[in-house]
Amino acid sequence: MRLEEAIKQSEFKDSYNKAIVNLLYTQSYIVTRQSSLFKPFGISPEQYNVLRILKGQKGKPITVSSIQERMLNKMSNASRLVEKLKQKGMILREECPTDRRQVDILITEKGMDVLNQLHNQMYELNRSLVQVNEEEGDQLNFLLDKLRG
Amino acid sequence: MRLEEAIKQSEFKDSYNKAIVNLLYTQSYIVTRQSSLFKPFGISPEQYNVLRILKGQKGKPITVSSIQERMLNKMSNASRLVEKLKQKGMILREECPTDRRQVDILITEKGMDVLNQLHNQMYELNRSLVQVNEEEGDQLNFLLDKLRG
DNA sequence: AACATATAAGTGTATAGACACTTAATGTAA
DNA sequence: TTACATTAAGTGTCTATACACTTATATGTT
Repeated sequence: MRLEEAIKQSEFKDSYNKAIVNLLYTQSYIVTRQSSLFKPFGISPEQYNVLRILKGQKGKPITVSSIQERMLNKMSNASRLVEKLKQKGMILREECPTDRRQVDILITEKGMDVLNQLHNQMYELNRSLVQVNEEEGDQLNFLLDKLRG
Repeated sequence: MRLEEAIKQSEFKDSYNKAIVNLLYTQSYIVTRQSSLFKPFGISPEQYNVLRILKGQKGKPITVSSIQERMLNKMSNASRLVEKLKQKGMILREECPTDRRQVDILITEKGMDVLNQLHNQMYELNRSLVQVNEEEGDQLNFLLDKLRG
């Protein structure tokens, strides 16, 4: 659906303003659809983001602030997200031996199991959510990177 | 900054998955920067969205559910956003004469004044946030619309 | 060592998103 | 008209964002 129909706005000042609105709308469109995939596992999109970061560590521990740096939303609260995941048994929190201010975070078997179960579903959903061909996908990535300067 | 550096992730499965991640990151990047503009006026990005929808009505009242339909995030709670704006004197809420279930919402002088004061700042910010030329802006809009199918 | 400064993690609080639910008014059909 | 379904708005509750703040530890300077 064209943006104009989706938000019932017929005109935009220019392509820059429209691009901003289009981006904000498209993000919400994507997150809404992804969320339904996470729900059966009792995790949120942000908690999924944390689990993915931990998986990317391939067993190496990572501190809370490093998780924060890697998050899609830099303003989210990694401390609290980590606490939620710990309560679900999906991560481990250990005192860092070299710096007692830091906390080492590791993904558990249970956390990995959730990611593995989600893997194929997420891949298929993302493919179905992005209705452009590979070349256009590359072009979109180029434009988004350029947009942010 | 390239996405890879922004979230310290070196590889993506394919351009589709990267495009999704890029979109989610870019949305957060934009909203974070826009929010600081709204802050002096005591409104949030979502409340700004509601005010813009009301301004677009050009004096014609609009119901809460019609506001909801026009919002960028379809899951946001227009009832509560309207209540917040009413408390600030930026909107009026009137019982609809033809259907007492509905509520007619109108923007006030004060609400219009906030939008007018924000107008130039928002335009400049959006221009500075979107570091692509006009042709690329059009291309981005085309790709986002196509992405959603 | 003593002090100030910086950093890591966590907390408090207001706002918003997600989603199920309630309440009141309207529409529809037996 | 009564009964049932639908719609509009609003509420309750959990989660997350935004942002200021606290606490504990580490570091750097004199």
